[in-house]
Amino acid sequence: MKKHLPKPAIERLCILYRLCDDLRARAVQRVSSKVLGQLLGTGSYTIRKDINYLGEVGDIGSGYSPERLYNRIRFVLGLDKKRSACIVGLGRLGSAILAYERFADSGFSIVAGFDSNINKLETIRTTVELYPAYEIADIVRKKNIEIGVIAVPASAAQETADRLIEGGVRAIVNFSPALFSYDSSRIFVTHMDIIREFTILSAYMSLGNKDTDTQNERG
Amino acid sequence: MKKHLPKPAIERLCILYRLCDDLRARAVQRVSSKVLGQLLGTGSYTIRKDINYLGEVGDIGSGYSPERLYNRIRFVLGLDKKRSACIVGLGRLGSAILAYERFADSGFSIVAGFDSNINKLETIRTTVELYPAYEIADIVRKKNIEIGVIAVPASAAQETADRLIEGGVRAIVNFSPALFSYDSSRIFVTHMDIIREFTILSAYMSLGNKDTDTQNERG
DNA sequence: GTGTGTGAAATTCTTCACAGCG
DNA sequence: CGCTGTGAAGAATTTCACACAC
Repeated sequence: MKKHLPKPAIERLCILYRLCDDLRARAVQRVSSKVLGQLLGTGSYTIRKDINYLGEVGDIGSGYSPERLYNRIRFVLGLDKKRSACIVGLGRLGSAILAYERFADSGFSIVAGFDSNINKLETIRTTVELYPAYEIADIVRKKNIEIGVIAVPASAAQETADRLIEGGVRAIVNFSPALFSYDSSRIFVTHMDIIREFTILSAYMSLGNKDTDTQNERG
Repeated sequence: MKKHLPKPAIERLCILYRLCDDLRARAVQRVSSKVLGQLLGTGSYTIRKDINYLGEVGDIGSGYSPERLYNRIRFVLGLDKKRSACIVGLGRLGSAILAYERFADSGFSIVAGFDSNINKLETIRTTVELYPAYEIADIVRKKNIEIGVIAVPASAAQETADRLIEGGVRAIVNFSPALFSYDSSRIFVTHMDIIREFTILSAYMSLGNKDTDTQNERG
């Protein structure tokens, strides 16, 4: 906590977090930075440095306890906090996200879905409460939703983001290809656009640039 | 071309590429690095540096032509090359990707879908050719597929990756939460896991770390 | 004056290397 | 000895600042 935690380290720690969850579920008692490095596709030093930002967690000479590491990451990164999310746009993708089973034990819960097409709200089978899009700001505020997922067409992305932010979300995951403006000192935004990723991969392929990733083995 | 193109620059250029496509479609004649910077959420100097890696493209004193910039990025990053892709796992998410309209004019085409459940292959309505999962390596090779999308459950991710790589893909987009091992000097891998993104955003929120993103305005 | 191109400075992140514990 | 914790070196990126073109 003391030293500044670099953004790349935060991201790697979030991946490590998931991995430790697996390892402890499989009752693994000890794991070394070397092995973790192979699993994530980085050097052991990166792992040690990252973990070191959390304060001491390992037992010198005999590696880390996945359980302890998991708890430590959870605590330092504040992942114990449950957060509510909503999905805007209930087309194929939005519905797929709504139905994604893995949310169940993720520490996140989807508490609302929105679509501007009122007919859709009645068609979709889900336990999540659905609302028309004009209620976004209201419901987000009322339910204290912190994360908004945008799964609307590009043309509606800016408007959707504005409503979500108006309601008070602190983070947005944008599945649309659109960029939108927002106050970056208040809101966190991540873009998940498969065509963007294809494009980047394609560029890497053309340029022969290796080492796209920070990962490896297992799950 | 000459100087090494940094990975972050490549990624920003891919985003810029899309943006320029929009701008030229809207018949915008000129745009300055300052405006582009606001649109992408970076400083104008970053934009200029990135573009500068492409060789001279701007007209000093009067900005860039979106059309020309688009073409230049396309050329230097090799984005004119059409590439084929396939999806493995035709559950909700896989089918949603299969049906994603935006692939049409993206320069990428989905030429095959795979699932281990043979019944699914008959149920899904699509113009894309579908095959049982055991044919992955074969079809990938036969159709010269360069990009594989993994949309299978975590437990099947490693096996799926192995088959794709065996068939000769050069890049993988992994939607499963699983990490898998591969030779990172030969294959490019990107992970798109919504829960991972939620986790990272949650950590940022807890740590109060600002500036997650490299984006802004429009689409 | 506006706006690009670009070397050089500043910063951030990664990798090394090694002391010291079990 | 294997393995962590960590300062210090090194590399990669970002930011600055200014010359020069329109």
